[in-house]
Amino acid sequence: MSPKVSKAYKEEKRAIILEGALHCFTEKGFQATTIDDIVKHVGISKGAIYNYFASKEEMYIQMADDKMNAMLANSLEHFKSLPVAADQIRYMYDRFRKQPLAELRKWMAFHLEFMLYAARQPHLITRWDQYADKALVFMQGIMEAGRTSGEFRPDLDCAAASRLFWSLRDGLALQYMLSGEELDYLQRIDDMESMVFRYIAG
Amino acid sequence: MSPKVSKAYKEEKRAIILEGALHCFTEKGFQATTIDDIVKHVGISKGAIYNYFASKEEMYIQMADDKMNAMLANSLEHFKSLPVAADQIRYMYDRFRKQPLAELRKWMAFHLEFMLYAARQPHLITRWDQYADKALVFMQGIMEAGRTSGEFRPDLDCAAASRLFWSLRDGLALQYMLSGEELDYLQRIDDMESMVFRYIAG
Amino acid sequence: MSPKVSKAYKEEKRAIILEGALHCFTEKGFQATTIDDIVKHVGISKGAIYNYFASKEEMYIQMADDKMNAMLANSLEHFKSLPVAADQIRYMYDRFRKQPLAELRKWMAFHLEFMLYAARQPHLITRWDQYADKALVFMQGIMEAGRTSGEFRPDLDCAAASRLFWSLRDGLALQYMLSGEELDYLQRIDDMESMVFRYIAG
Amino acid sequence: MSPKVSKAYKEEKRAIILEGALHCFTEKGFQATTIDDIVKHVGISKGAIYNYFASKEEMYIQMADDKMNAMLANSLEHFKSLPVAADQIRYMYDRFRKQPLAELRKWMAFHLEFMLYAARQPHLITRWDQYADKALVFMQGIMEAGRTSGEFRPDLDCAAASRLFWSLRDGLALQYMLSGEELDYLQRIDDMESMVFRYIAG
DNA sequence: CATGAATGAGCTTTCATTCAT
DNA sequence: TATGAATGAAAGCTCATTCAT
Repeated sequence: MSPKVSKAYKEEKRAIILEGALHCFTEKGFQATTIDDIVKHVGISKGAIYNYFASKEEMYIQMADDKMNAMLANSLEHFKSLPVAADQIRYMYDRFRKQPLAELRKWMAFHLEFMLYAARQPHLITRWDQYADKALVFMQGIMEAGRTSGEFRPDLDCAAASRLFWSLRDGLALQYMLSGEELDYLQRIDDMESMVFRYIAG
Repeated sequence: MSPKVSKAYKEEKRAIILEGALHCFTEKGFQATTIDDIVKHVGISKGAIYNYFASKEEMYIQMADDKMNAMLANSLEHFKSLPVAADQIRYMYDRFRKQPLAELRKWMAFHLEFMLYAARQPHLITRWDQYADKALVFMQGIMEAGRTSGEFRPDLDCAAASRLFWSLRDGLALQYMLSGEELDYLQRIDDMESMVFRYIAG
Repeated sequence: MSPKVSKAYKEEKRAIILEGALHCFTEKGFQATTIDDIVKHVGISKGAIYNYFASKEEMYIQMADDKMNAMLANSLEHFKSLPVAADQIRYMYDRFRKQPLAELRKWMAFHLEFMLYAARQPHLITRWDQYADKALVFMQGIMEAGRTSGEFRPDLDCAAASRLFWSLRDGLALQYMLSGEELDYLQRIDDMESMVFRYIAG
Repeated sequence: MSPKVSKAYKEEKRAIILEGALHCFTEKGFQATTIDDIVKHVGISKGAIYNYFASKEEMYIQMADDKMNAMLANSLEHFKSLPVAADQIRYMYDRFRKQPLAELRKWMAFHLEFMLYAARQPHLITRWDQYADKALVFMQGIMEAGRTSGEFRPDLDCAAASRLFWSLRDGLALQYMLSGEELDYLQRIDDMESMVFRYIAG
């Protein structure tokens, strides 16, 4: 009766487009990427894209959304088997360590560019703040659990520590983007990890 | 054979244009800034700009050049009255501290955007590396002087320390851009300063 | 050999689509109305529409056709019980009077827009003339009947009078569209009616 | 020192573009006319048009503006040598009579289409009302002058008469567009003129 | 040197129509 | 027949750059 096509099909196609678009955005940047670039890379027609996304900017936004949500969902999934807060934080660092550096570089470029872009589009500033908040609240939750369970020191300012955690991560990634030295990067993750634990430990 | 206008006149005009362009670039971003924006802000004609710069990109590049050179020149100027290496480094931190935060934010945005832009333009990658190198060598020179004079520890890896210095600075500024907390920023500069001195001290 | 669905079903569906399309056309205009607008308003699929009409333009044309035929059919129906020509003409005026002004405005917009559209599409000019002719002949028929029966003056130029009748009607509706004064409108219908009767009366 | 180009040059070019655009608009209609059509017809580059008009719609609006203003200016110019109000009104009719019918048809098409278009664009409704008002006030002024001078009857409702004047004109032009009979048209102008004078005469 | 009108390739987005399911 | 995802040719508009004056 219909090519009404399964919801899964649409979801998959949306993902394919997003993947292709992400490739282009990280390769050339958001502003420099044209719809034709994406179309060519995904192997789809120009019009089809607009069946899935209202605009080029919307693709960009949803990409950031997806990225954030995937990170949270993935983490929460693993946390089921990690009841100890400290282990949860260690898991986060493992993720950083295991992330292929080429990937990191791409994501970092995406992250920075989106930040710069969103900061200048009044209608996106709120959205950006929401992302930051989500990540912040997420880590804050872990730390509060650790404080309650007695793993971390009782006077820990969880909000501040959470902010610190992400700031360090961003600073680290930025340094990597700037210097490009891969060995250093891994060493610095270790340093950062120990620094954070020294800060929050009981 | 003599030029129609003095070299000084040209130089001054060039500076005026660059200043206006910088304002626009930091305000709206490089790609989003149009020549018309600059023209309007500088109060000059569109054609005139092309007497001073071959292209919009060229303005961007020269701006980064000037910024870097100004920083170095300004520092070297002050260093004449600061024979002690440690004082020279302290002077660098004072500059960070004194820089108005709004300014910093603009410069950071400019810095990041240019980095992202340059990283994607093959013909700019080399140039970008030159900037990084200039800054690196500059700080490395200070540290070597300090090591020679006995201020710093004799086994100091000056190249690594220099790299660390700038990475920390960038990480810090990025954190500020992300969090926007002004008080934290100043506190962190202090932390960073003491961290560096602990690392290099004899 | 037999159709899968009854002819009545198709006819009904066709009418439903046309009704929805008409709503859209009068609301937004022909060119500004998209197939999606119609689809949304009718609650049918995009493909289905093309089972009933070959193109958007075809819908427009058939709509004008239907409108004209409905007007004639409706009139002829009533005329069965109105053997006197003058009564038939009075009936036409009553229809004008009873038509809700909002409706009139919509129809007038549709009428004008179709006229403008048809006048510029070579393949529609003939068709438009046919409409005009149908209406003309219709009224001419009434008048000739009245002349034959002695109701109207024997030297009446029925063709000219018919043309006058419709021109006045259009002029009146246009005036209403322009001025928007509702009270005036009803008064002017009366004036127009008496004017016409004075012209055709014996 | 400059191709700053005389104001007259710009004004002239603007007029040339407008003229070409008008040609296209009357030929194909506003919505069906593309910028490329205009560009081709005027012999100018696409971008150049946007130095003179902010958008296609803006051209349309200014065209209506110009048309209205030209009519008023031209009339006022001639009225200097026509102190008698009745003569001024007669002059208006002469203008109708002298206007080439092909021209009239084009203008009428433009007039109707603009009306339909403006009526559906919320931001243009006000503007349209202003045009109507300008014309209304203009004619009302003439009539008031005639009433004051005793040419017209002292109890004349000048506002109503002015409205009547323009409605009749529009109705007449519409009839012409519909019927296309040229001889009739001229005859009807005479009828209309006498009808109006009978209405306003003392 | 200064001016700013002109250029036109290139951009994002729209939408009537098709066709595999 | 019904569906709606896919198509792709336009469309309106932008803007870095050029060049006649």
